[in-house]
Amino acid sequence: MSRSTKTRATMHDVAREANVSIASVSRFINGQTVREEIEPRITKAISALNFKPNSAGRALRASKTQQICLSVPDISNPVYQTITKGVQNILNSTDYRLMLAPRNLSVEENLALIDSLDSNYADGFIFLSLVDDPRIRKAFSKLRIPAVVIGNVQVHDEVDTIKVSAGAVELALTYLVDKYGGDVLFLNGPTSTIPGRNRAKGFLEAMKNRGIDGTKHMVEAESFDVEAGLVALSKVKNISKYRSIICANDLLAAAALRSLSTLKIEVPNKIAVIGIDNTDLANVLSPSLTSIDYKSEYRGELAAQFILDRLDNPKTLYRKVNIAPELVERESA
Amino acid sequence: MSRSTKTRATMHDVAREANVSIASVSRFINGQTVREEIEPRITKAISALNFKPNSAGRALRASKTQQICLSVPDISNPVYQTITKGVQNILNSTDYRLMLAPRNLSVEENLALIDSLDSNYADGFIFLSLVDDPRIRKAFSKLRIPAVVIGNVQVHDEVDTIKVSAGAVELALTYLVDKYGGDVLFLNGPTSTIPGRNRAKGFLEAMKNRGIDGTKHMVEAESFDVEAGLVALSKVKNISKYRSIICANDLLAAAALRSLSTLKIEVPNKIAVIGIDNTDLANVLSPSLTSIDYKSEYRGELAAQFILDRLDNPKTLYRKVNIAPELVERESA
DNA sequence: TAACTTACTGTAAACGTTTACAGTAGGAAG
DNA sequence: CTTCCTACTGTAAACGTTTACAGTAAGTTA
Repeated sequence: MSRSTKTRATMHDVAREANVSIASVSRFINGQTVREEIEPRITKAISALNFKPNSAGRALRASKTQQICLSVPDISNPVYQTITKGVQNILNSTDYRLMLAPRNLSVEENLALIDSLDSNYADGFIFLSLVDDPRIRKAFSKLRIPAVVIGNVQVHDEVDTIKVSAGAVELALTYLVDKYGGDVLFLNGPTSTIPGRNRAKGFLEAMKNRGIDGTKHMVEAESFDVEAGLVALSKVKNISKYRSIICANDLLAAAALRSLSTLKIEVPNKIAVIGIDNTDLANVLSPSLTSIDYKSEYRGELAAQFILDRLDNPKTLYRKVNIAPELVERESA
Repeated sequence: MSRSTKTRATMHDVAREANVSIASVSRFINGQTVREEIEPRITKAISALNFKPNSAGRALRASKTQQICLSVPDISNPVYQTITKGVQNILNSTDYRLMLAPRNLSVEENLALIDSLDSNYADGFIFLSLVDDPRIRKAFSKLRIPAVVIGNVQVHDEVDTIKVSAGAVELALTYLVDKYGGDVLFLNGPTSTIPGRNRAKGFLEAMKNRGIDGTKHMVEAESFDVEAGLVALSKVKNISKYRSIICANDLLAAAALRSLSTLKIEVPNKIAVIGIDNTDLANVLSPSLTSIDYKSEYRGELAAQFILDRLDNPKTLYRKVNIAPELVERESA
């Protein structure tokens, strides 16, 4: 009685109860074959004592924690939620657990996190950073566990990487110009971030190819969220001269839809809007949002799978995947 | 070179390098006072060897993992994202790590999770379940680590709980009836879930108090998401006879906004819409969503704080908190 | 001076697993 | 019969910490 207040049963207890050695118990639990006769004895003892192997003991001895650490900049952002979900999808069918790293926006936060991984609490690391820095690159290269990088942050070569190709803005622009003509505004996020930089570059180049100086048709929000998007748009004078708006992510697109709704400008009849990321948000907004899909959930799944593959076989060749943007048409454009 | 291929430095190495005992190193690291003279020697040795304490060793010996397990039904839902963020807010300033449990919708998934906690991989558990079941209750009561329950799932008394009071629907109804009159539709989620059940009850009672049979003005979506909301609303005949819609969460409210937008019914001029949860979504939608706030981020923070308090002092009295609903007015009503 | 206290120190024993190793029983092969 | 192999077994030594305990040096008190 009141076994639950006593200390937990250990493998020793199981071994004694089943009248076998502790080694046999361990082997049985880990799926190795044991004498047919003793199997039921062990099974019985395990359930009688309600034995569960102790993670710490196992981790210490085997140097395996069965944990994967996922780092995303900010869990408030739908695109990172979607990636997290993808990672979860894969890990859930394994016996790996998911560790969600702290918010990870600044270089310092990234460095602290990467540093902490040296404490051996995770077997693998899925890394996703908005910021780039030589110090991050250096710290990252000293990591002792396999890692997968999602996104275009620059690190050493011995990692699997899942990048997104650059063409999102170009794709959106082509679509909009074809459909509505050349009066396009680009609502970007901060160019201090990697995607902000890349998307600015993409827009300016694509505009240049059409003989237009894009700098005059680009506005930069202070962060990738609705609030900042509203502020940025409020600074655009005479917004109705534009026929369409490309937004650097779906949250900024939501801001655009709200601004336009407030101004009683119909979408897409007067101004069309395109987002980037194709998050759950796209189906939630009204009008529903046409968005450039970078397959976030799939990227999360891929990242988790890459880590699992490498843990399973460290000799796996490093994989460098590029996800091509794909336009998903909905009501807003 | 290739330090990374060598084995990690242990406390023994640090002790040898600093010419002190391993016990002193341990004590120094854990903040106990050591002879003033040896402090710098240890500090120096630690950084020279780049020593980081091994989590597994520490966990095994001290029976503390420094991990908190958070279980939410489904990370796709904004309200759980917000709660997760709240938990993160608090844990980030401690040395506890956040473990995100797998998706947790069915009774079986809940049981498996609770069971797994016996493997000693977490020091505390934050539990949030949509479903209720005697088996869950029983498994939960056998838990060996402190737990906090968010929500109205029924468990034994020796836990801190953070419930939401029942008045959300009543609050919304009063507001809407006052402002727009009594033609109110309630778009509920599945009544197989705890919030679905509670909100149905709340609506029917509140309507009854006004002398109306609410059953005729209630429609149930198959789950708490946009897709299901659209389906459910499409079954409502002659929707325009209503003057307002209460939705059981913000995602269903998003569905309502989309339906109405498709039907060219103006919000709030023709039909007003109120959501429940007041998630980030409320500020993303257009028109922005009037919603009943249950302070999700705060509930997450509170839960994390409760766990930390109890880990710090197991004798802390069990706290039972009720979060009162509060109406946050925006454009949609 | 001796006796006591204070403030630290090092030794060594855990914590609960996994696993190298040596051993054994039983069958097959000669 | 012996020898060899196969298939399993148990013993005991790790893994890297924390911590009870006993010990010691210095300071305080009488």
